[in-house]
Amino acid sequence: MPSSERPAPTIVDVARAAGVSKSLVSLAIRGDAGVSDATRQRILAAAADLGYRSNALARGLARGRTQIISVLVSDLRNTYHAEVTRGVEQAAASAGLGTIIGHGQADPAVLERRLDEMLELGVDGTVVVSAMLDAAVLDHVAARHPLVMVGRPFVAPNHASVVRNHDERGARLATAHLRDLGHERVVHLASSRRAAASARREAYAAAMLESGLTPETLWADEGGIEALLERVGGGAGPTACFAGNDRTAVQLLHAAGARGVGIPGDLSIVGYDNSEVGRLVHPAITTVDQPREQLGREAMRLLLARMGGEGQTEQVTVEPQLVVRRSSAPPPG
Amino acid sequence: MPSSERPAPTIVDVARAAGVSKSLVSLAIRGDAGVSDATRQRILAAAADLGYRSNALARGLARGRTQIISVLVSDLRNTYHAEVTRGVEQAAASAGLGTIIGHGQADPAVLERRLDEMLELGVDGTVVVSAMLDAAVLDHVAARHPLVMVGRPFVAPNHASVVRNHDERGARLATAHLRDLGHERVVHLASSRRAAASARREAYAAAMLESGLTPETLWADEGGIEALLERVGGGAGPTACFAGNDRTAVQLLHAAGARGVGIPGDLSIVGYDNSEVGRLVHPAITTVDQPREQLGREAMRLLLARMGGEGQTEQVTVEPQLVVRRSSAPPPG
DNA sequence: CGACGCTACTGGAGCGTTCCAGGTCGCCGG
DNA sequence: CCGGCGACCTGGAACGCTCCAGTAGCGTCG
Repeated sequence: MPSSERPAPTIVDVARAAGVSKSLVSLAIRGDAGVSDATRQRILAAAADLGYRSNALARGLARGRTQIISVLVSDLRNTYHAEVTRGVEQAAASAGLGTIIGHGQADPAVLERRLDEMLELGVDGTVVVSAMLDAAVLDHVAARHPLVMVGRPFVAPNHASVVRNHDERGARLATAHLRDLGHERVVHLASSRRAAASARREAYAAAMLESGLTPETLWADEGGIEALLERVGGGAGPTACFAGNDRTAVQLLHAAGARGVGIPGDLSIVGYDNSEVGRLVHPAITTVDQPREQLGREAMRLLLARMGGEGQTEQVTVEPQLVVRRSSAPPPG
Repeated sequence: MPSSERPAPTIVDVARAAGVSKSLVSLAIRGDAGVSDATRQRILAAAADLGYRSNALARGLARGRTQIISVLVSDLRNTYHAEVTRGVEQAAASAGLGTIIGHGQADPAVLERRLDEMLELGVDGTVVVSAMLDAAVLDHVAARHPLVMVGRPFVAPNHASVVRNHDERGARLATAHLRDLGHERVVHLASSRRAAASARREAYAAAMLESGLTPETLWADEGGIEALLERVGGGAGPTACFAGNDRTAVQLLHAAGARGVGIPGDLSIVGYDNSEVGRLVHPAITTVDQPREQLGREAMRLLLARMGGEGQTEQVTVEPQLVVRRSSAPPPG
């Protein structure tokens, strides 16, 4: 039934029905002041009567802007993205802007195609919640289109603003927490070579050295988990582990359970991300929270600045926060 | 820098640069056959040279369709939605359609606004992955716009196709699994009054009766979890629980741990949804999987049928599957 | 009482495409 | 030598809206 119907009514139809010009319909619908109340009522009634719905394509074409921004997300299965998006959307809504989301499905090529589609659709600005997009592409687009990136780019873009979590500070929070509990042999379990993960890794190492302790990094994807658990319990073995993210922390937790290593009795674990799994697991994982919705709101703030034509790009970091749960405790003995 | 620049090039600019008419540029760019190779090369070169990007607003306006479909999602934090969306997107891409996502942020009013925005943008069809939208609104829209709903509506729409999980079958799988293990006192832990949850509840009750067993439903939001655990272990106490979803199952699991009730030693648990938390928790939860991406692909198939102008709407169900993990075992003794 | 300003409204150009009805040109067949 | 036919190309109308330069009507004021 959706096809072969009479076409959707336009302002011209409404104008005819209300006995006014199409210009006045346009003004009335947009709430312009210079329309008398009586006429406005008549027009709105006619519009409602015909089931008129305004055409954003025509509006966008005529006005040169759409009042819509896009959020580009690399992988929706990751709830981090969902929550950042939420922050963006709320801030956008407060500014009277609609939001559409493009999904990269964890594939850079798809994400880039989505970006193109958004640009062709004439969105007024874009928030990219992904480090997956090629830096050159991103910067090239940002040169002519308001764009803000959420996350830590490998190379800082010239034309895009960036908002990111302060990974160094977060890693230091985690490390300091373990040291304050009395741990001296704290190992870092890394699982990614991305920029954010590297920053955490390096900040951990720096914090350890500053405390007079020896940093040591193991890689989860190179058998680091087994190697780590192997050494737990020996006199010189590690008593705590700072994992690069909650996912890895949970893996470690389960491997420890299988091996009979007690958490936090034999080994304390701190993760990163404050993800849901870390909260639901037993014992719940101590972790570092990145305020995701705030990240999104900040991104929107920077985007509005870019959209307003302010020349300068900005780099903003938001503060992480330690969330102490049950997986960390003083070292044994 | 994004503002106050010279306007983006249009086909007219490309036409001038290539020394042809705008019509020919349009044909060349769309890959029409009736353009000589030499000219096509010249046009494409000019377009690339000027950094021409086609304007989807103008194209959509002129053609009357956009080649874009929208997916409306009630809450992105729920990964179920993300995975259904993925299925839709992949099927859409195979059909040469782009996909944009609208996010309801768990608020029906927001979702409805998003739906309006999508319609104004002139998307060619819409998949609604949510039972949150008012049935009347949905049906009214579907009367003039190709629309498919994923999920179980309270009242079946007249103009929209529906694809949903076969909840009855899933609940029967779960119940039969427990009965086959030897459980006779199986309680259902319900946590939602929605249509899908009710279907599971009723199918569980029917299956129990058919096996000559007595169904019993407790409500998680009315202290059902505590009431249930209270009775475990007594001679006539329940030995197994079928929870309406994994989330509730995990809650039960943790409450059991706190009370010293062994899972699955004292109580077997089966959930529903095959969500990530159920997999990561210890012991991992036996659950019923709904094939999410397939749900999305089916939805897109039905949507394409609607977009093609086929008169009839369809109702499709996809088959759930039991995923046996560690939280279910034979009853004690 | 005529100029003026203000409110309420109108008509048409323009936004960047697509689509359609042609137009030109070279070549082929009769 | 001419009509006709492809192949290739063009100009203008149309899509539904916004914006701008007016216009009509009316009260006000010097």
